[in-house]
Amino acid sequence: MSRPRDAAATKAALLDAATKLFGERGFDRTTVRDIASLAGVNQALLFRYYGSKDALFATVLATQSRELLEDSPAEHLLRNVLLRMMEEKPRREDHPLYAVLRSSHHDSAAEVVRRQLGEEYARALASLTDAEDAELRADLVLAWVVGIGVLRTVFGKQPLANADAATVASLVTQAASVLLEHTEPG
Amino acid sequence: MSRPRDAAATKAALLDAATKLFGERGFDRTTVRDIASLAGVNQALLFRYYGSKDALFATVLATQSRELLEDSPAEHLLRNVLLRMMEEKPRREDHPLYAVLRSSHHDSAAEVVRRQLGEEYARALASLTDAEDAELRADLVLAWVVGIGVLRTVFGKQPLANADAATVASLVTQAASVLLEHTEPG
DNA sequence: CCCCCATGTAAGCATTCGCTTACATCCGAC
DNA sequence: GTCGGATGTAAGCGAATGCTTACATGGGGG
Repeated sequence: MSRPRDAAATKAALLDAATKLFGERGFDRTTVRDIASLAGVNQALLFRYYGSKDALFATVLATQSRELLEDSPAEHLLRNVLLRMMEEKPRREDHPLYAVLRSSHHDSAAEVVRRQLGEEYARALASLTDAEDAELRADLVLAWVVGIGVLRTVFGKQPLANADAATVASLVTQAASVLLEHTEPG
Repeated sequence: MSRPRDAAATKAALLDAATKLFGERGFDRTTVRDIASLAGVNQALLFRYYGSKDALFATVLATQSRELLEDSPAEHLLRNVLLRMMEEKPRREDHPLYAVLRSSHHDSAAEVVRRQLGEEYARALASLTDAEDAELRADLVLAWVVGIGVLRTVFGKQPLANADAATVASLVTQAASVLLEHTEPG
């Protein structure tokens, strides 16, 4: 009993399985045996191709965060990220940010939030206002998105989990525009 | 070498240590040995007095959430909880909500968020507006508080961690009043 | 054809974890 | 005083975890 010999496919299967499981359960509650099993792969191959569970997790986060912000110009960033976070069914676990939000203790996760979201995203938002405390205001808006994601996906809060994506995006952008003293187009 | 024989003090020391460690590291990354060691107590006593690690965690959450909302009338709830979440130094880990936010997978944590915050808190907020989707709007405000807490404490985001509490509370209540179509007194 | 290395497998090692058990010791009731 | 339960201690058990090692095997290059 042996897999077809295709290293690339094996690596990809491991990454996909890890993405799904880290997103569902977080880092601590996902075992390398679970990942290998879901991927249909011997667990020794996980270490051959990724070195360690930590390194695999870092790869998952890097892949996800690269995908998250790549195609949103500053003015539509809030709305786009919100829509993206709302659009999936509540329990679709392989969504960007889920692994991060469910693995908050892990150094890699905290680093992604601080670096990727905390700098790039916040900078884009801060550029939308010229208020004195623009940075703080941008972080407050960022906090909102994170909080919505946490309540919806991690804690399964019902009104947010069932809400219409466009309605939420509209309400949030409306209130955020007060903070940013800025009216988003669209 | 033996502790003075005081069961109540031992129970309390275990609860204090557990509160601190669960808040700092979350449920998964806190071991019963760590708790007992910090409390200066033999770990077998943890099981004698609380039954299991899960039960101890549930006790911690129940104690914290009881304290959290006990003295805030509806109109000042948002501002009060915000101030309380902002008022501590960033790394003060035995603050209410921290254990919950750092242990999002645990059933007890999710239940506390849904029941305690998601019902009592959201209901109080929803009472402040008569908009059609009052419940959703209340949850959005709740999400904001949670997001601020997550970014500040779990991820250590700098602008939020250093911000002046009154400034944050003022900005948030200002934007939230747009959502709730309501002006908070004070 | 056959060699050899990339790929895959099976087994297990060392550690840590939650929890239990068996025993020592203190202190109040009588 | 002594007896018995409440309190504290030491040791370790069984399971799970991340990771390693030693071995099988298939398939492409010479």
